Amino acid sequence: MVATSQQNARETDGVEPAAQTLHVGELEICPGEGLALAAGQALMLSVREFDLLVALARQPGAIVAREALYDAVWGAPMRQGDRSVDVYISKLRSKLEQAMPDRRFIHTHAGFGYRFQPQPSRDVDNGPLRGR
Amino acid sequence: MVATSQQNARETDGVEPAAQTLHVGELEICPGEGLALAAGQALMLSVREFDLLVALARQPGAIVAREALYDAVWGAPMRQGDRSVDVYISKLRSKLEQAMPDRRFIHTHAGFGYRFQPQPSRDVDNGPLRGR
DNA sequence: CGCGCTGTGAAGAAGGCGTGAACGTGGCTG
DNA sequence: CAGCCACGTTCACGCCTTCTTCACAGCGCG
Repeated sequence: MVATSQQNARETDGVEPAAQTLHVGELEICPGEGLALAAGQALMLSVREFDLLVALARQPGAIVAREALYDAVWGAPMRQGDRSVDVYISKLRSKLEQAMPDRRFIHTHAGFGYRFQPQPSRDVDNGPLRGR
Repeated sequence: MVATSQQNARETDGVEPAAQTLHVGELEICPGEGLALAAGQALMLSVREFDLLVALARQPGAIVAREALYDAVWGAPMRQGDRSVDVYISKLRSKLEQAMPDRRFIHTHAGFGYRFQPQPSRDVDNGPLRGR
């Protein structure tokens, strides 16, 4: 599992070093190795899951559109109606939560995309629309 | 669907594209991303709420008529009697206040429209502007 | 006091999203 | 070579968010 990602060219990546170790919260990700550590514990991720995690973790706090994620992970433009990203977001969430039950990393912005951020201190997530 | 961008063909300079990050008070808005930060914290806004916020924040201090807001967000002329703008103003206020309790951003100018400005807690400066 | 304007909760409809499951494929093992 | 298994993709169902509209309440002014 998790052999590698498809584009490992860490040399000519322009602005940012692509294959550098990423630290987001208590997550540690080595894009070049396909290794992700959650609080020191290795996550068992498939290639798609890992690439998706990397694509998200590269821009912590930013909202990334499905199309952008698909393009980053699948390397092709997303066909309309394709739910692959959603499915893998779900799988990723599941494994992240399993490893770190009290943290939330992936936040949904309906109509926009997903945002990767470790545990917003005050979670404003849809407050006033919940209990009615 | 997710496009959400309104027609802002207002590039005064080649250097300043429309989708640049907006800063108004402690608010930070990225029109292209659907991301709005209140004091560094990400707001959970729907597409309509976000577009409305952008439409307002583009002209800080100016009174923007309902018709103009509707046109900017909905992309169509507002039908008479439509209260959609009011409803979403209310929702926006609610979320902004939840994130920044001590600030007021959206000010009502009865008979004219809404004004977006960080802190003038007193609207005394506009008292007798009623007749038409 | 009546009227126009605004704030806001609620209800119903529509659409987006979460997720289990089925299906197909390729690699590994015996 | 046959069987097993992990992975990726697609489908389908149901919940939840979002959008729209309605209704009622509060407020300032003539």
